[in-house]
Amino acid sequence: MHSVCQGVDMSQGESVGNLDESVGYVLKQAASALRAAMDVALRPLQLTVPQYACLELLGQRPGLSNADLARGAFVTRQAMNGVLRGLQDRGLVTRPATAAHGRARPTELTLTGREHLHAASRAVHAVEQQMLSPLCPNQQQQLRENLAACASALRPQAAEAVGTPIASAPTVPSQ
Amino acid sequence: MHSVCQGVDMSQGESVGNLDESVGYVLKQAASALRAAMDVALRPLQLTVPQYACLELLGQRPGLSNADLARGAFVTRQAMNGVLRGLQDRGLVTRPATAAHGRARPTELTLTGREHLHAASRAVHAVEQQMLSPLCPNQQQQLRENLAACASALRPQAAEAVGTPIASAPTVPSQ
DNA sequence: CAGATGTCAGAAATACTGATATGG
DNA sequence: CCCATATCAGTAGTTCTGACATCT
Repeated sequence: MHSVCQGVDMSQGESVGNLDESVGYVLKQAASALRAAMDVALRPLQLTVPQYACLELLGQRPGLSNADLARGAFVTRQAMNGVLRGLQDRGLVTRPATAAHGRARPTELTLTGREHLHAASRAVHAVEQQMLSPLCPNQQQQLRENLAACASALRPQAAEAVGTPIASAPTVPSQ
Repeated sequence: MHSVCQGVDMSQGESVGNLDESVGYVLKQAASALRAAMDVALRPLQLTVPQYACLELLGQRPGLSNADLARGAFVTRQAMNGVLRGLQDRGLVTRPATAAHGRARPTELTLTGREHLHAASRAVHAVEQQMLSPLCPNQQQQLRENLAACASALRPQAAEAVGTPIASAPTVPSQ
């Protein structure tokens, strides 16, 4: 009953637009709902979302380094290191004990890892389809393109727009 | 479908794979970029994102309870409790020492809190505008509507569609 | 030298998991 | 009885921050 949705007509005077009119808020809402849905979808497979992201990245781009995977999965290098250790202990990925030429140790999927990835990918894809179910294919593509444009607009260099001091904000837990 | 699909050109690591074709991935990208941008925009104001979300919610709907604020800000009740304590210590919000009728203690903004909110709101709005800058007003509305539809589609009840076991997934850190 | 990487370590905030008690 | 709320407590996983060494 205490739903966050109510008449919103307090004599508060503030012309404050509803939070639901803020693209940023609905963006957070959707991302949060997706994360929760992925959590429950991956739970039966004994995989966390970062673990799944790691497998998916490796499935599409074998040989990625720890730092690459961390950026791609939106976690820190330290967290990805823990993820990789866990996956390695379960025999889902392999890493050379010593770096070949640099310091990076390219990770790759094992056969078992590929199987897990396949199952997880199906589960996650089902969730994504459920999320997109109210949208027609055309709208889905628009959504994808618009989101990509928004992400790019926030990305790199420009950040001083309003006088906000910058400190290199790489989209993700940097370090 | 949607399998691992190794047909990706991997001549170099920088090339985009199928992940960028996933709406879920670009959604996470955008949300992550927005979060990072909000972090740097709010830092000069000595506010974290959950703190700002709390102020914004209270500005639009005074008297919300701790649980309401937690749901609205996408954090747990415990985390929101800490947020509220911090804001209360800084004199930005007030809470009755004892509950009036139930157990809920409705929180409200102080004058100082309202000032902080306005400044923060401007900063965050600037970030949001930067994010939406590549989109025309029409596209912005489409994006907002599509995101809202996606969030609703993931919400509560329907989840057994594909055989994925569920366990009540309330969009957000529940408890 | 600058830049990216892997690693280590401590501090802080948060989430997760139970448990308890109260109010509607 | 059932449900939501508020609170407490312990555990775990993550982030943040700084630092260091190695390799390109």
